[in-house]
Amino acid sequence: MITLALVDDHTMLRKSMAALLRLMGGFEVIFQASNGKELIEYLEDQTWPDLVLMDVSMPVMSGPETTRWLREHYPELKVVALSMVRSENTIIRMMSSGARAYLLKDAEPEELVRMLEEVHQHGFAHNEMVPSLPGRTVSSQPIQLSDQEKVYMQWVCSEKSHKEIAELMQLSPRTIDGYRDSLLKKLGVGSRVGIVMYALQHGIVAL
Amino acid sequence: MITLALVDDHTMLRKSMAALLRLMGGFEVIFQASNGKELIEYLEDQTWPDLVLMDVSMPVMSGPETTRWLREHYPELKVVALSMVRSENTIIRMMSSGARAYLLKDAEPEELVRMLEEVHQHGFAHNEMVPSLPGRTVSSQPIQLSDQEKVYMQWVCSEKSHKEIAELMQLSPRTIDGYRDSLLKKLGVGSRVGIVMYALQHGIVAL
DNA sequence: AATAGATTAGGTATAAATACCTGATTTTGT
DNA sequence: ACAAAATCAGGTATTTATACCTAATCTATT
Repeated sequence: MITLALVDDHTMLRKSMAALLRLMGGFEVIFQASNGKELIEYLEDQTWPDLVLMDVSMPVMSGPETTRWLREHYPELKVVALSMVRSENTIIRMMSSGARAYLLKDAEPEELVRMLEEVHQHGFAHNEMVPSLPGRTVSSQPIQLSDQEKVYMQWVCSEKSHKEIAELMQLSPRTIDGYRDSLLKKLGVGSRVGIVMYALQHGIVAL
Repeated sequence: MITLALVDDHTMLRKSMAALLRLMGGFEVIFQASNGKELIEYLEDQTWPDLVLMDVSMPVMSGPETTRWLREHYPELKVVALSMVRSENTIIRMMSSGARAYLLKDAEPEELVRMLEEVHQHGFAHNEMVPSLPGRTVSSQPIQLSDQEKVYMQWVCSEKSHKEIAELMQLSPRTIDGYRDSLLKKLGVGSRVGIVMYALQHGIVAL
């Protein structure tokens, strides 16, 4: 019997998958969390699961963020990424953060079971998504965003102009410009739309 | 025993919810589809389910689109919307397309069961999401987008400028400006970011 | 053949976003 | 207490985006 923790912000998916894994047999979901922070708090004084099935985009603490934290503090704990998107960027981010495998929410339950068993036995799993990333050197250090930059990202996904954002954040429009300049550089994108897409794809801002 | 059809593009969620509903008892999932078109094709020569649990954003044929088609052709068939987003716009679009209830993927399984039973019995269900829409007259006719506008929407979610988009679409930059102007008006948004958010929230462009 | 509607595209003016500077103040680590 | 780093904000120039015109061309319908 393999024990699992499920981490995903959609209650319905989480509880459903727990039901599915129960029916398929061989797995026991011993904990569910709706974001990374809840998982970390749980791990402090409870028995660990064999595997963590982790969503990518979640509020409060995202998948990559949480996976990196786990690699730092509990390196033996095995994380399997569960994601909606095929985006190469997302795959790289999860895998370079320490995930052992990357599974799509599009996948069949049989694929899920196969992958969980494989990771449990060997510590990693072969799958089609991951090796499609060639020699590209992965920028393994995560992008660090300041609190203000995160607040700005929330507004940048709205129709508000920088002047309006400045009023809302009680700062000079120039400062807001500065946040944009800094994010364009940090995220490696070329326009406000690029920031918006980054924020959404990485779960920093909810759709 | 209430029979159900599940329509959602994420296999994992679909099959998991089928497992969940089986465990909770009282429901039988007799058909699953990954988009509206599959459901419609199925209905042509099969027995109907009591209820359809329908995702909003799906490829090929979306939730609102499918729900409208069902209201036209099989008005007795009851649709319950299942969505990731709280966006007022999305709620309005599903409900005015003929959905009997609107449920979040964040909800608890108990809430799901309650709502399914209620819709099955009374044809509608009370929930907190929907009545939060006051007197606002709902523009019940869906927003019609031309093919070119849809192509443009794909590019507008990238970092490309209108000059670049014009080259890609083999048209004058002025024409691209025209698409933007038209979409800003049609969608009722005020900037390019507004168009991006609309496209993503409505599944016109994939994240 | 005439009308309506959609598509494409030009003109012009203003507002917003981007790029790359600079420096003052505040926080943080040691 | 000191140095390093982050935060906030001003200057300036260029590029994009937005708003609101007009009009030629094509298509479908009556």
